[in-house]
Amino acid sequence: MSNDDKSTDYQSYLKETSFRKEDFYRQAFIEDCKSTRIKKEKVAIKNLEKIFEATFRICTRKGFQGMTMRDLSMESGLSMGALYSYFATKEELLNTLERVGNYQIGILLNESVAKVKDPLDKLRVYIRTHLYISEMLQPWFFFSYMEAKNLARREREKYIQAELNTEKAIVDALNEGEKKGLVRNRDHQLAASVIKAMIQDWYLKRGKYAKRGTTVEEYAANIIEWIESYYLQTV
Amino acid sequence: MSNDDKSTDYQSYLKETSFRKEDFYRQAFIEDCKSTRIKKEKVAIKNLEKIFEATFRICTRKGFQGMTMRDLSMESGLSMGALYSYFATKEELLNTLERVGNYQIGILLNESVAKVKDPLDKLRVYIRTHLYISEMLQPWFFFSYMEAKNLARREREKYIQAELNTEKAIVDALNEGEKKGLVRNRDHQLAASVIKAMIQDWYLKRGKYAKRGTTVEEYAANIIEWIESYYLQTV
DNA sequence: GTCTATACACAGATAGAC
DNA sequence: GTCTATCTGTGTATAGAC
Repeated sequence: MSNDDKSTDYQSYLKETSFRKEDFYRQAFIEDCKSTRIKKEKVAIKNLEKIFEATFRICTRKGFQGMTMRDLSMESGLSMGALYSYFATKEELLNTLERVGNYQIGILLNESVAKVKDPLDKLRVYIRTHLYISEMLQPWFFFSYMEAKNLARREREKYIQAELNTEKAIVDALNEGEKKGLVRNRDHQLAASVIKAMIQDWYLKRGKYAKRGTTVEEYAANIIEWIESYYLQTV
Repeated sequence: MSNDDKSTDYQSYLKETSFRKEDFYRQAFIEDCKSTRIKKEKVAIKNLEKIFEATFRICTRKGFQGMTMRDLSMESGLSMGALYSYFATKEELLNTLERVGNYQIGILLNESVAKVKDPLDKLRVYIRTHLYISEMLQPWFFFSYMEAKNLARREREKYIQAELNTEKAIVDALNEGEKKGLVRNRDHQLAASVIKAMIQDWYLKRGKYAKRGTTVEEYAANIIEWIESYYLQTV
């Protein structure tokens, strides 16, 4: 068992990451608003923030299909007309949210493990980073998971692909670890599914963990303990 | 590590359990249709089956809010009028589905562990049974999880309570096991959350596991292996 | 760029014949 | 008990003033 448990805490991660929430809205502006009448990036970012935050608040309670554009207008403080100058249809709002989120998160995950060499450390860093990112963007993660089935075919496939990429990253680290004799021979594919489920539970049941006072660092350490018990135990 | 791994497989469980799918529809009839014009139980059960199965099929794709009563009419083969003679409102259909499911599953879970004494065996049986029940009623489990947020306050609280009961059953078994010196001292509450997440992943990602050819017995054995690694390892 | 007012389709729900 | 036809409210989306 390694002693790297003094590794980055959540606050440090927030300071170190290049990501700013603004990037999220800027990306949405670039992808979606170029063809609309909205031209000023600054204005767009301010309003996209209002729209996205309102969408998350409403959909947490009643889901995307249950949210009406009137709801969104009220909650965001923008008129119906203004909303439709940012998104051609309600469905496009959904697609943009999923697409931009997946894009941003893909960047963040890749940059996190790039420099780590040891496969076991790589796995630890990957899990911790994944949890930190999901903590930072919890509303998006929850929304994305719950609404994935409502996406159009093409976007839904991208979502599933992103899920599988996460699993693959874990499987690869485990395979490499086994080859180097660092971990036991197990069904890595199945293990990766289980590990992914543990990670997802953090953002799917955020309220429960908050109520109990569990911190994201504790949760990360706990998952890693599970994995070490499962993989480092002598036979 | 115990040697009870020759325990009940899924097919045996199906044969042994007292539960029949008909019970589900009968319960719904008793609770919901007494005040309607529908009087013949046999007719009611036949149609409630059509309605429930159609609801699951549609909602897996687009969620309850995205399902229209016309969709449901088409898919179930009943007319709009007929549907409304079984349920006063669309919302009542949702509430009935959740309520009846929770009720039936509560019965099944309780009867499964009643006779087991050893706390570790109790935990193993509980997990295996939970997975078998969720396999038997997968569409319901998926639906229930995804639509819980759309429930009215009262029903939603019951759902959350049922979730917590599952966790409590696991925590109790672990506490008892620790008292008897059978398992390590760990954060049992947090462990129970993680174990629950593993169980839920089975019915939330049913398609993925089917594609990979993972059986429910394999999945159960795997979860139990994780738990034994985490709890039985010598310090 | 943002608003108000409005078009128009479609949703949930019911009446009443059979 | 089940159907078809229909009512009425609400949802998405747009037009056009400012």
